[in-house]
Amino acid sequence: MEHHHGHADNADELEKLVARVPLFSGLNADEIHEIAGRVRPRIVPRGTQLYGAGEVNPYLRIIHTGSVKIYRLAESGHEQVIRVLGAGDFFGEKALISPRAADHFAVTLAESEVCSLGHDDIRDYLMRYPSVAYTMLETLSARLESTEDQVSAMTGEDAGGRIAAYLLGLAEEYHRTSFELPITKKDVASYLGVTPETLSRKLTGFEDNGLIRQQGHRRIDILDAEALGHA
Amino acid sequence: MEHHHGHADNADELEKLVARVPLFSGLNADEIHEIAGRVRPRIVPRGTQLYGAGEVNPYLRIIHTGSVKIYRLAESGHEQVIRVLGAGDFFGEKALISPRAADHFAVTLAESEVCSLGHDDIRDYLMRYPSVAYTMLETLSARLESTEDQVSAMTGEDAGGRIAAYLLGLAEEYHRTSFELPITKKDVASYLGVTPETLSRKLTGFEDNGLIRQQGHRRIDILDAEALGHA
DNA sequence: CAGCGCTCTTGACCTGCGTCAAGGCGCACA
DNA sequence: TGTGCGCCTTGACGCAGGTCAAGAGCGCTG
Repeated sequence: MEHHHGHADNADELEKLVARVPLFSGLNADEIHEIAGRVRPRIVPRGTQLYGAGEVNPYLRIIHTGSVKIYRLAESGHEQVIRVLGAGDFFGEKALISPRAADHFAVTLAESEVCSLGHDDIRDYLMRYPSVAYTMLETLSARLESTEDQVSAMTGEDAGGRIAAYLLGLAEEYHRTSFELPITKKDVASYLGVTPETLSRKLTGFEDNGLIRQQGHRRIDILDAEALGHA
Repeated sequence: MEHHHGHADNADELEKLVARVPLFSGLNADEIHEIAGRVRPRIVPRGTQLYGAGEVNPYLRIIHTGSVKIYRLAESGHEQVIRVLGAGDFFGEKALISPRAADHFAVTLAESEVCSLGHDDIRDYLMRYPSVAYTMLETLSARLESTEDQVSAMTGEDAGGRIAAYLLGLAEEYHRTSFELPITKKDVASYLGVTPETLSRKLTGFEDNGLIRQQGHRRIDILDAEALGHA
């Protein structure tokens, strides 16, 4: 068996990858086959910028493995992390829907396998396979809700409250109380709309009060979720 | 001619209304006719709550005339205005996509004519008319972008900057430099994530510096858009 | 057209968090 | 297994803007 780049190197492998993508979960084997034929898989190393603000980039990207950070940059240089995506997630859909320059950056946080689907292909699928459009609606709707949550939290809760809610959210997502932050603390701070200094101080405060424990730079144990809930 | 409630009282009128809704702009006359047959039009007075957080409300609402404010309420009682919708806009789509209780409130800001479309009907249209799904994707994508803008602005710009950007945005939307705020200043403040006091002070500051002029409670004239841009 | 209510304004105060600046420490590299 | 770089932490300080409290003016209703 030939290994070109260490990733899925034949049509079968690729079809399996495509079949696992939630966006295509409503499609049958033939349809998956068709899409797999149009897809361009690519392994990208950690820290690669897939595209940046200002670029016109009419591809829908699908993450098979790894993770990607989406962020914006204000003229002031202020970086705002918008979301972090993982296996099965897609991004770049805005370019398909309104063909303007991107307003954000996409960079890999780890070595990742990412597929690209061209503008015309995806438009075609959206029209032919309503389930694809429907799943995309579900996803965008969920993203919209979570972004609205971010806005509410930004004005309704203070820094400590947002940080506590974020940690509890991670715990719920991972189904455990001990976990590693998926991104650096600097990025967590940006995502939550606080400075790294404030994040550090609040976490130390939580630790002093016995609500959490920190190990190394990323590991967090939640010791008292209840109390953290009303922090 | 009979007037039941002062609004569209026959199928013809209703079809014209439906045809003007952007969501259905890709449909032909027969399809419009079908949808018009399923729609429940209703005139609601100003200040009516259409639904609230916690309610399960599986209807897509379409605004023919008037305007509707969408907001959330934190446990603290803090009100966060999420968006304000006008003629041609739809809302309530989240309930269709994931049938959970609403997380927000919808209240009319003026007497409004609003149509409701049931869960099953809309799901059916989404599957049968890809253009409806596509238009909805466009809309959600645009909303997502503007909500992401809100998040960026919340952390990247100070109160004055957000207020200035908001005024300039209104001016652009209305294509003139003199206009009335579409909502009360209290609501503007909530939307921008500041207190009414801060909004008032900043506006007075702008006025003192000759950037704007205020008349009554709602009318704003932008005198120096350029300078307001780097406020 | 008069009265009232609600929105908005203004003032005084104070605190949370951003900013700037300097170490400490863990991780990846050799 | 060192070692250095970048991430993170800690400290001191200042101010933007939130809070509380009162007063003013607009616009709606009768």
